[in-house]
Amino acid sequence: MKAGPDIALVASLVGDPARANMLTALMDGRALTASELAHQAGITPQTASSHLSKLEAGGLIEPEKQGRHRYYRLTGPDVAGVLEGLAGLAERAGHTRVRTGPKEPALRRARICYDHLAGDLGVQMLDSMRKQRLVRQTKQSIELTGEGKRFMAEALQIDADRLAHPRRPICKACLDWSERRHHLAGTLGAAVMNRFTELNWAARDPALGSRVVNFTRTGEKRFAALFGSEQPNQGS
Amino acid sequence: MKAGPDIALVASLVGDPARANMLTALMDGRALTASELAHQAGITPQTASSHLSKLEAGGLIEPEKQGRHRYYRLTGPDVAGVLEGLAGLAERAGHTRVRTGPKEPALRRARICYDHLAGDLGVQMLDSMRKQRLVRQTKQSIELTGEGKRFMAEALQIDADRLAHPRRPICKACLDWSERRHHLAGTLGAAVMNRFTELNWAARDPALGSRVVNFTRTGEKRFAALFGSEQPNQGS
DNA sequence: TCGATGCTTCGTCTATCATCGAACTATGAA
DNA sequence: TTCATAGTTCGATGATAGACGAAGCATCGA
Repeated sequence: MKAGPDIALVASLVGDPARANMLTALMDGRALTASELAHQAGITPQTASSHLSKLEAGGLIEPEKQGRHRYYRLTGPDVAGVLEGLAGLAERAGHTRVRTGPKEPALRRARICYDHLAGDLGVQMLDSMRKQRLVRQTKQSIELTGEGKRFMAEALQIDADRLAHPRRPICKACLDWSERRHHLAGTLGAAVMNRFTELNWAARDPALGSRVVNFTRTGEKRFAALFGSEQPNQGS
Repeated sequence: MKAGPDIALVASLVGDPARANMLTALMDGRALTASELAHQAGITPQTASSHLSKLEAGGLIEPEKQGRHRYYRLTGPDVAGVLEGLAGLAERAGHTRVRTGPKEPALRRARICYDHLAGDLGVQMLDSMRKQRLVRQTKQSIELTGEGKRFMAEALQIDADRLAHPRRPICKACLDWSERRHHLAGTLGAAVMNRFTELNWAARDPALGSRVVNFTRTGEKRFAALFGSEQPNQGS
């Protein structure tokens, strides 16, 4: 028996198609939930759970619990580097899995996360709110500033004081699926999304199971006026 | 449902222990025969043949027929790089294939890398040789200096000029998995190791298949005198 | 408290694949 | 030629592990 790093063990982890799908889905550094990864790999949650615990035991991914979700991310850039290298070898040998990609750019742009806005626009909104000093972010939590309350009342007719909830924070930073950054969650996030719908600025996609949020033309304008990135901001 | 290179296919090739053994045996860039690889992997020639054709189809190794032998080598340094990366991940996660604990530190300290010295002492030796200006390292290759030749002749009774080999360089830097640095390979590396054995300074562990190299007490002293890191080196 | 949802554990089934014995081909040596 | 060695192909076998249904646990919201 040989000794040394067990590269076969690590390689066999990547060697399963389902796990490889999950890993490539994580390659951009974002964190995805177990369900999302299961869907990406085209397998049931049970199977995904088994794979994920193996990957975790193998030190390739690490979990971050958030609510009842379990977000997984690669344990480091070196993992992505190895995956990149493997992709290079496969590419060179001509082993490509050509496939159709019904990518949903719309999903990346705006979607429902539970009951609040996520995606590019969701992240952009929280960014803008921070820039405008409407929220103050401490280590883990976010809170609305006095100016933020005024803003919500005037611009969106939302009374932040009435959003108090015994078991749910008003403001919460929620990890974003497509942007790997945070967007606004909590009762305020839900209220804002709800208001967008009431004002006819946006609507959930009618397709079954779709999480896409479609903004109307006027809705997009109003949104941009309040949280637009036109103003000097938007870093990386 | 993804498009792109099929990394699972390549990874699964490496994911088999027998194949991983073969690949690591090839990691220094030399070409080995099918039988040698079978022996390295601890499997029969039939099984090895099957593995080798898979690795070849996967573009990881390439054959070179010579007489009735079939030499296999890695298709490029990028393959070795990926293997090295995998070893790094395994190492970081603590996945070493060592079941018998006691041998593990010995293996890291000194082991056979085909026919030359690897491990801590191997790296230390090449380091010291560089410090003493016995070798000159260019981009990828290493060559013995005039002083290096004298040193080899006087200290170890090795005539470097007689080490020329049609298919193997005299000096070669071999990447060390446990140290992540290089040790001395090539015919000189083999000759030095051979001399160590002849002088009774060191001996390969008698255990079957073990790559551990055990130094004798006097051998350790002589080695330290020649390549020790304690000694005040000239220069730098 | 209750139900809904995300995820895990358990148990079973099934397909894949590594393995080796035996037989075959190819090269080299006597 | 004949023998020996290197390597491959074929077929049978056995163990692994990936897959999912069902049930269990945990968290959230009402």
